[in-house]
Amino acid sequence: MDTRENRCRILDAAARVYALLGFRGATTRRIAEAAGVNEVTLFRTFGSKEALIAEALRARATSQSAPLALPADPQDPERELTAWAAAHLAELRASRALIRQAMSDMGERPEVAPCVASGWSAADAELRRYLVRLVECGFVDAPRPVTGPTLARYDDVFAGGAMLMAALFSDAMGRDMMPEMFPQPADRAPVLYVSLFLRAVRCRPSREEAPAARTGDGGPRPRARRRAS
Amino acid sequence: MDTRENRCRILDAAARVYALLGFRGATTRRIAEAAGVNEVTLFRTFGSKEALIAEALRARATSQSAPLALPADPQDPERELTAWAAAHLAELRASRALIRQAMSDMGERPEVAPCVASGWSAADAELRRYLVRLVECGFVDAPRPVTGPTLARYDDVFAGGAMLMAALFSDAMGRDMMPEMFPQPADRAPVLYVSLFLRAVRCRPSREEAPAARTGDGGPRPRARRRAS
DNA sequence: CGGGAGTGCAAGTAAGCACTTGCATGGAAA
DNA sequence: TTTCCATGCAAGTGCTTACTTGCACTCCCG
Repeated sequence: MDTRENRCRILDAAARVYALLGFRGATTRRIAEAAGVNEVTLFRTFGSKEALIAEALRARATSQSAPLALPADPQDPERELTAWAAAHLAELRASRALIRQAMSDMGERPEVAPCVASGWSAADAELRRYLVRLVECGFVDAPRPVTGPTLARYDDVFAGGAMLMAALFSDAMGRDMMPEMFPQPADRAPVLYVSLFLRAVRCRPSREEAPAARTGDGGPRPRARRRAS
Repeated sequence: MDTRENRCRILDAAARVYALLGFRGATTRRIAEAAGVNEVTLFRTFGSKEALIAEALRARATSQSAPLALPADPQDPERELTAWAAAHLAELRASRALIRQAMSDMGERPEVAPCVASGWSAADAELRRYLVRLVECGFVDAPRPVTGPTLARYDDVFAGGAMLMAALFSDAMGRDMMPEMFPQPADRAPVLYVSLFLRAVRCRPSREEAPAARTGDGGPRPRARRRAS
């Protein structure tokens, strides 16, 4: 029996029991049972229940797999984003109980939240990078501001992205609580949210209309071509 | 000291302590202290801690104030929805801790969720009614389906409404957990979410432009006239 | 082979927790 | 005035909980 493997098993069990029953409900007896070890081993290995759960959640954040990557070169935003959104939603659903516990623990244990939300944060960053690419490939109009910070250019499309993330989060967290508020079938939700998002940011549907943006910084010239064709 | 008033005070205290510390953390000692009564009074009045908290949450659902009403006759959807969204968001924020506890308790105590989400549900219904009015007043296009249920006409605008609700929910629940995911200032959030929503559903901005829709599909408006004469 | 590390088992400790019981007090109603 | 009801106080009960301690066993390494 490898000690490191045992240690990992305890950490995993702690995170699981915490997700199910919260901090107080995650008794050391329950954790030990879930890990298949003797209760005293928890204390020998981690010192205290508090330390064990804290480390379990940190370990989880560290081992969290990176979010599905979005293409470096956008070709079909709707298809790409739908697949991505579906993957992100699945991840949120898989982590739902844990996220919920962390949220309820915000008052007493605020340090838990970052551990639990790291995947969420990474997905948000990935989406933002993709949205920048959408703008720069001409799928989405985002005129450069005459004054102000350069990134203000993306404020609008970022806000739309935030709304898409919000919809996915809300669907994952709220659907079983309030089923009537999510009438669309669960497996159709990403399609719908992405569709609405693309409309909100006025995204062009395909690359055929996007190449015109390469000729320059965008503006009147690409539009003129679109009228011609 | 009025007995009924005492009873209400205990119920209120129970809901508050539950919101702060969850079911297990809401010890009868803490509830009694928060209510300013003796611990034994809780048992004399409610029989058990479980019954007390259940009743406290039911009482809260019953006493929940109705959501801000949206106008029966839409005039300026952006303004109207923004005010409404701001009110709803404020309500969600005020109830945040309680909602979070209820969510984390979904596994062990699923009956808690409906008590906590009743305000949310009412707001959702109110928004849907308003969206129907937007469609029927010509602010939003929603062609009647040739076949299928009549309500399928509103699926798209309802989906957008769901996304708006999701954004508000997510903002209320997630902003303090993940501040970098909500870069827009908190007080600007409703404006932004509503703006995006209106774009997603292609809502006309004002009543002046609504009559132009008549020349479009020539659907509901001409019929309305015939009925009038 | 001996020693050390890791672990299980069992018993135990001190505190916490939901809840009970007995007595006393105050206020309201008959 | 008496009685009843609601409530407080204090002590208590039995169980749970995080954690400790002592002993024993197994495995691995030098």
